Amino acid sequence: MIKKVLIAEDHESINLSLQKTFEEFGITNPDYVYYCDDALMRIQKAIQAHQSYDLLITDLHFEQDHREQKIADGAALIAAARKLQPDLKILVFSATGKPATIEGLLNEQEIDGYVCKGRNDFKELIQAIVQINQNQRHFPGNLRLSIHQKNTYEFSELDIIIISQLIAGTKQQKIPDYLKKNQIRPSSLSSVEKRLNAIKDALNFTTNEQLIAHCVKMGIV
Amino acid sequence: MIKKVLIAEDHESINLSLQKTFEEFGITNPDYVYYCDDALMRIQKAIQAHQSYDLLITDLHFEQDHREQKIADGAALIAAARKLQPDLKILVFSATGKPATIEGLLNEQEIDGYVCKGRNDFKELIQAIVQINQNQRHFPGNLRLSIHQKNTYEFSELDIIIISQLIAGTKQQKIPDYLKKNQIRPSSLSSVEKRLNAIKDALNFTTNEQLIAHCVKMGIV
DNA sequence: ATATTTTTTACGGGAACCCGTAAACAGGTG
DNA sequence: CACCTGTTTACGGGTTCCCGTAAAAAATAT
Repeated sequence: MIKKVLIAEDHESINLSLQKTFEEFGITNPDYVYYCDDALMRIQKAIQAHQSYDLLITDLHFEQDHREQKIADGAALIAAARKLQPDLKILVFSATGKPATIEGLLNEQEIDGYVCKGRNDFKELIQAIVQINQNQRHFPGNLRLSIHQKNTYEFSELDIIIISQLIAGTKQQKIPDYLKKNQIRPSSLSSVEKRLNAIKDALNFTTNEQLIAHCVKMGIV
Repeated sequence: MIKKVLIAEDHESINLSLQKTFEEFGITNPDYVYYCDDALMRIQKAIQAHQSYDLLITDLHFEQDHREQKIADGAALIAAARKLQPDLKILVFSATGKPATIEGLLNEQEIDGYVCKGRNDFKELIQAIVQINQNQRHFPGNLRLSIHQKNTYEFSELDIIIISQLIAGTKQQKIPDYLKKNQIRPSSLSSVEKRLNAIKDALNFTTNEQLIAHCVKMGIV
């Protein structure tokens, strides 16, 4: 039975909304934090006091501000929390509906649920909590569909660096220099070309211009 | 004095949050909708009933679902609302902090405020409403910076066609063919090159990739 | 109609990019 | 160690792009 809940969400408006609704429901007595570091500290303290949390509800993306954080985003928080308390139930409540991200969390961290922020997010959130309470897992139905949907490509760290360099105006030939200077491997021109070709191929593009437009439009960079 | 408020926001969690907080404050008696079309209809009916709204709070991005909508996003809603009721105060509450988008709304639609969804969004939202109530406008501080750096280049019809073609994936060499087919002049390859060089020169760019990124980011295409 | 200016086009050499191939370099496995 | 496998590099020829120059065409003026 879920009794003790912790909510990590940086958007004040959403956080307040969760607070009010939970209090209204009166089901649990949840705690709310705006930073990942605070969330982890709470989890740790709760364990020490032998009053560990039953459920963590967290966003994935956290805006960074003046307060320096050791844990930058929800994924890192989840990993850290799992380490401290393996039996903690985790429900992700996020807007970034990238299927690859969700699947990664599902498989690697074995999260118990995912709810996408959107039109009916609140009803779904409640439903998810009910399901998790019954030791079930909750995921959006479109997950399977969207996994197979075309024009989806999971950009690697390197991909984003290369594309960012292109956007910054560095010529393709000079990118190896940049990579070597920053100790990034692979760093050869052939590798850069290979990477760009692979991406373009995966997305059915033929020119760099198309790729750049897509990435900017999709907010990948 | 702001008395009658309409809120258009598709995220249920945020919408609920706004509802609860406004009711708590007891300042106004706001209406809430989840779709742009509903928002416009409410505005129209309110005018007909001689009880027009004083303030519209709206998101920019609306997720599309089964319900087919004539108005797809916040920008279109704002334009339509302004047409119906020019004196309506408009406050944008959105997460897409693209300076170009905000500036466009500011200049063309003369919106009265913009609040970015984030860590302290709710306090800022309240502050914005107070300011608008005093016939002031409210914008985030970082906007000023981005206004000053505005790269002034007037894109011609031809420029936009060329850039659009690049984004569509047509090679630079094939663009003359396209231009001739559509009876656009000048149509030679040299002219296309000249145009692109002139633009890049004016904006201090060196590569096509930079230019494409800029145009997409600024919403020119 | 002729000259002048501006714009458009044509062309060519050099730089950058695309693409396939082959060699060098890892990381496992018997 | 030799072997296989997969990845990263190095290289070369063919294409596309960049850039300057000069001819051709169009617009304007004399």
